[in-house]
Amino acid sequence: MLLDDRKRLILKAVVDDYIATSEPIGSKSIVKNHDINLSSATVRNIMADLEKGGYLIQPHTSAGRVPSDKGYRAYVDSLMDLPPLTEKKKAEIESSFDPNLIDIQPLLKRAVDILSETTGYTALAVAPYTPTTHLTQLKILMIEPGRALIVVVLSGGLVKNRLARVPDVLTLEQLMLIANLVEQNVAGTKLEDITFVTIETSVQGIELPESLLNQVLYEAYVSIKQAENLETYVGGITNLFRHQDFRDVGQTGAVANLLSKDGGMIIGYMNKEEDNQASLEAGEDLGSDDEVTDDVASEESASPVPIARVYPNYFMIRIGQEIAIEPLEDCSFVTTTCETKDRTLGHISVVGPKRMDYNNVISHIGFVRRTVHKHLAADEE
Amino acid sequence: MLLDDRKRLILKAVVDDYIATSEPIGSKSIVKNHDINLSSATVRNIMADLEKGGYLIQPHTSAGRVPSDKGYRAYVDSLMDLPPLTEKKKAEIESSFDPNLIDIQPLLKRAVDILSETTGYTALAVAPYTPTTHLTQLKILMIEPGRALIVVVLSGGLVKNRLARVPDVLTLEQLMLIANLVEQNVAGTKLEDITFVTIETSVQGIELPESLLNQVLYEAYVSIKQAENLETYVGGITNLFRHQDFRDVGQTGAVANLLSKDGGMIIGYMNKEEDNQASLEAGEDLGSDDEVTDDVASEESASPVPIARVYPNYFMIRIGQEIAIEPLEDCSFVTTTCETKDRTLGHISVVGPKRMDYNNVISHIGFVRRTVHKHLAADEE
DNA sequence: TTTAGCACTCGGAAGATAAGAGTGCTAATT
DNA sequence: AATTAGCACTCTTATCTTCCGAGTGCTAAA
Repeated sequence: MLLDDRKRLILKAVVDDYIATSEPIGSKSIVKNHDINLSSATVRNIMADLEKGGYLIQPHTSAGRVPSDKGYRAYVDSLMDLPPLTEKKKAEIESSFDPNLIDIQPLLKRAVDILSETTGYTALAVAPYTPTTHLTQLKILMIEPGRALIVVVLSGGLVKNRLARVPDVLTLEQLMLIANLVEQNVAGTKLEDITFVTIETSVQGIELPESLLNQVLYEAYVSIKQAENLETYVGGITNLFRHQDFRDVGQTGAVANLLSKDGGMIIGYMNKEEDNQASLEAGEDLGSDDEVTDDVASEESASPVPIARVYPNYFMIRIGQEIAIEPLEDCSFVTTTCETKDRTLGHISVVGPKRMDYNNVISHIGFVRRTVHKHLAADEE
Repeated sequence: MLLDDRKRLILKAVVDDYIATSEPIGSKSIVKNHDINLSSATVRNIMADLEKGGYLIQPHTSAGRVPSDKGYRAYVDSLMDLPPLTEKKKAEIESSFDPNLIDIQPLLKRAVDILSETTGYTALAVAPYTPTTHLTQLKILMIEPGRALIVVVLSGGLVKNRLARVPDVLTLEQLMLIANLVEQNVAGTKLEDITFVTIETSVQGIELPESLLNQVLYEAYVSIKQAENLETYVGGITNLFRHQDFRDVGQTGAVANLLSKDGGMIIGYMNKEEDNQASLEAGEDLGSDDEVTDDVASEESASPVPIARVYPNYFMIRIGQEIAIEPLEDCSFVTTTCETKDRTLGHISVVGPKRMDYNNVISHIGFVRRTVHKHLAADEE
């Protein structure tokens, strides 16, 4: 079923109003609030059609209508307004990033805090572990006798460090020597291919008692292995509880736990899937222009209701069932990807109820992405 | 008003039952559930007395009673059972700490996760910034040309690091030279006394263009200043919403925000105040025996209801109004301090409704404290 | 094709009623 | 003098009814 202009108009009105009020929308309230040149009876007919088409759902016979997942899909794909962020808002976001910040991890952390605060939803970010990630550096610093900081630098500039116990008798020079040898041997090796044996063989011939040496090597090994664990950042998790859609505290608590614990994995997984499906729901890639919102908003002036909107492929929206994780079927994800030319650095998502303010979320997340990119690339200008 | 044995018994029963059921407790239900050799009428009289004494509150005329802050205070100070954790539980907690973990920061992070999970409340931790904190080391590692990791080591072994932009043309050797000079000059200086000028004067006479040098020095300065920001860890914030006492989602959201944002500060503040007041509510220090629970539990066998319990001074309980922060007046804090002989390393708190299961919380937090200490001190054994 | 009109549906708010748990007081009991 | 049984009274909460109104689908007229 293709939607003609009138149906699109009505569908847009329903979704807009439902997002605003969270009450089922009836035909009368639509003609009242949208100065549409039709009678409520006509609107009623159109709405009945939209329901047959699967875009709307009637919670019970004598109630108004509510968008279905398909309805939301159509809305985000082609119906909604997408006004750019005001300059004031942009400045606000920009100014809440410390200009000295260039590390992807704190940047993502900041991003989720800002997004959750400005959108009022929950934000997640994760620096994805890619199978090609390899080690580039392994350094040791002595903090105090017996304690050393082991620094693992991964391809892509990801830095992880860990405080470890080392034998008291070893000097910084000895530790650095060991680290150097190990680094020379394993640098360039994919993380998952590094074993304790790999590390052990790096230091053959060194003049140290085996037990001491092994202690250090083991700590190095643990540090490297631990670098595989990608950190997930969550912001505004309690915002989940603010929305009427999540009245059931128990259910919402389950969602909160799921997101806190596995949020990173979920986003990572969704994005991997996305690669396979090649932007299934978004159609063709638009090219990599950096400004979603301004871009797409311009299309809108052509027609009262835009015909089709194509998001750049670093952008993804998943609605309800599309997420394919049962406890999240009342949620939507808006996800974007931070990347350099050849490497994915992180995914940022905003999670909210299906009736979230997509509008606002998309503009914000798009701009936050831009800002993060600016920080990452500042020295390349 | 001094409480005789019978009053104490009844008060204990009321608090126990109220904690268990969260319903106001009536005289009948007490005689039913506690095989007390009294009639409900007698109990009623006693309860009326307790109410006059300010230990109990009647929500409305024809309802049972609920403990007041004073009632809870008496309960935690002398009435409640304090059975030690089962060995199984202990083992469980111990095993959920990575044995290789020796860094206070990840340890605190782990601690709040475990505590929030096992108690079902919210946990907070903070590594307190003490005015005597000084810098002991400043190191630089080159991550890639133009990017360096600046490591700041503070007294007490706290390690902070930060990725910074540095001029591409500088070599690792040059950077390390700068760091060494700065370190030599500012090591031992209290953090708050370090200024940019202090740093600048450290490197006089070095053979480098001023603009390059200043860039590096500035980044070092920022890194040092940033080390002052003590990180706060929060676990199980959504548990707040699970308790009937926090029905009002708006109110609870406000509490959640407050804790997430300022939780560390609040705990830090409470503990500072505590020092001044010298354990006001807990009386004299018991000495620093490490096991609260077993310790205090043993007293109990003497009398059906213990007379007075004294917590060691690394232990603090704040109930309702005692917290003196308005939005938190329906909460209680149970806080403990991790410390070495001469230094406070962190505070850990569990926050819940006033009718939290103090029992369980105290045993858990006490044991978690012990476990953290064990990890911190493992090499001193 | 659109719209006015109408009978019908159903959820939710408002009010009424009943049940139950609790209280305080008094008088009897120990 | 302390304890307890008994009783009248209070007040919340759950349940049931009633009723309003927004919304619907259908039919017939414009």
